[in-house]
Amino acid sequence: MAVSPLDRLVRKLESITSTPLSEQEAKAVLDLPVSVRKLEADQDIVREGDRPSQCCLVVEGLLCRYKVLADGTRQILSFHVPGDIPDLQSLHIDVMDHSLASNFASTIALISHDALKDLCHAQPRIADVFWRDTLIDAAIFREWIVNVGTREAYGRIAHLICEVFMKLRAVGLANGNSFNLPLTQSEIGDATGLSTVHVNRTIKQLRADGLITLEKGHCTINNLNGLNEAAMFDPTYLHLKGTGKAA
Amino acid sequence: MAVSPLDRLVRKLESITSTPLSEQEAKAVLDLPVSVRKLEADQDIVREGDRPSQCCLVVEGLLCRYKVLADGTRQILSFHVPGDIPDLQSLHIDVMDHSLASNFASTIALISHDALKDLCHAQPRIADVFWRDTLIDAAIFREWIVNVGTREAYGRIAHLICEVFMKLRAVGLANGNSFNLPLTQSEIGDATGLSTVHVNRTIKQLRADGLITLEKGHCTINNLNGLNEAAMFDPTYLHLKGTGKAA
DNA sequence: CGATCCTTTGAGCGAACTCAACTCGGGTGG
DNA sequence: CCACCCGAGTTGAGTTCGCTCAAAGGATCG
Repeated sequence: MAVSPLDRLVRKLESITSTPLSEQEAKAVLDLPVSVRKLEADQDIVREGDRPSQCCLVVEGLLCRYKVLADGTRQILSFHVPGDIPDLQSLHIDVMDHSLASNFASTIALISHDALKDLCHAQPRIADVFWRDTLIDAAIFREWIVNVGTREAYGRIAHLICEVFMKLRAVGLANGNSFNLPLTQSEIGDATGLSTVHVNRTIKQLRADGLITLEKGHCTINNLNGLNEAAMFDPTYLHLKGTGKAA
Repeated sequence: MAVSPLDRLVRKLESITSTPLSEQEAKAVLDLPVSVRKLEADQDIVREGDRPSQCCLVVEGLLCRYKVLADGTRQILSFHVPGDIPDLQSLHIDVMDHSLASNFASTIALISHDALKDLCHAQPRIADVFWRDTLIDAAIFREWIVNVGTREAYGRIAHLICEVFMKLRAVGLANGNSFNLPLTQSEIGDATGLSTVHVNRTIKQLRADGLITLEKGHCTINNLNGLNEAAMFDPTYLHLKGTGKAA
């Protein structure tokens, strides 16, 4: 029962608006011309400095955006689950200031800027939803600043797990409190600004405290309240339809 | 020689696009109905949880966005100089997930969402520039993640100074290598995720190394190359017209 | 001219880092 | 089929960057 690439996108767009797409709008999205590509783990899709002429829709797997500093440190900036268009910003910002890569074997669908611009023109409400999507992106970045700026290791990792879980659940890719999290501890470190060793010790603690099970790319949240509390997690910033205060 | 509030906005918009605004576009911006307000230092403009019906244009002074965690820690998310519209995102995201406040005596101009939406409708290119502005915002957030996630205190503070300097210079508010930076060390700490004490010691070091002079709300960069290097500063992410690789 | 806020400095502490070694599982090739 | 390798996870030991607590100087202001 394979899901079509653009179904994922429709589902994602509907997860971030209060009113569902009209039939016409959904059709316009589903009619986008796409070119599907399979990726192995750790493949770059676009790199810092590139000027892409297409955007990348995640169909399956997990992508991340990252920057590498002069001294070689890597900072992961965001993770992207099916339905996301991580480089939608390239529609209006020509030069990439960061890179986009797969963390895991993934499927993506490439959509040309021209097609997306035509869609925005023809369906202004879709344009607004796209804009809104990039704004939610920004909200997530803000929360990541808070995460690395103020939380200590334990809460930082807990928060990352809460966020990915919520994002996956919003597009129907969580199975109860279980979901795929195909990240190495080193990648978690790059995302949270912690060393691999310290990530390891901290996860050990999270396990010992009965909050999560995390192994072989799969995560189960054993105590959601406890994890939320440890993370000081408030999902408002994700601006999901069903979550919190959004009308 | 007072500058009109909306002149600031026109100037800002032109600083982030390759092609200047047409006469008609500029006029449409200048015709926006605004309500000007003076603020003292440390006044909230909108708070987390609010649903604003207007946006805030910085005319003079300095604003910041911030979040306060359950445990009372404050994380500053961005600083905003004249010409910025820090809460432009509220056009498409109804609930504020953070607060906006003045760091210093400031002047703002409030513009209703309705007026901005009408403008976007009537002048699609302005809408695109607004979108672009929020995307640059997001790019700055990304760089802040890198800042607090990977740089140590010395580079972190250096980077903050480089960024504010570039932003002010882009709108003509730097005087050579000098500019107003009306921030307390505690605010710098909240922005960089450092304690006030450590900010103090680090600034002392930056001074001792001959990189900056920083006192009484005024900053002079004495060695721009040195500061850039200490900060590992690459201005690409600001996506300014005149800077770096943007065409 | 006390009150208050900001800055500065000292001293001790602790969270997270680095370096290093060992384990475990999955591949690959001799 | 086993030997080897490599990447990921785990654990130990010592170090360090930045924190907290504490207190003392300015500066500004009613």
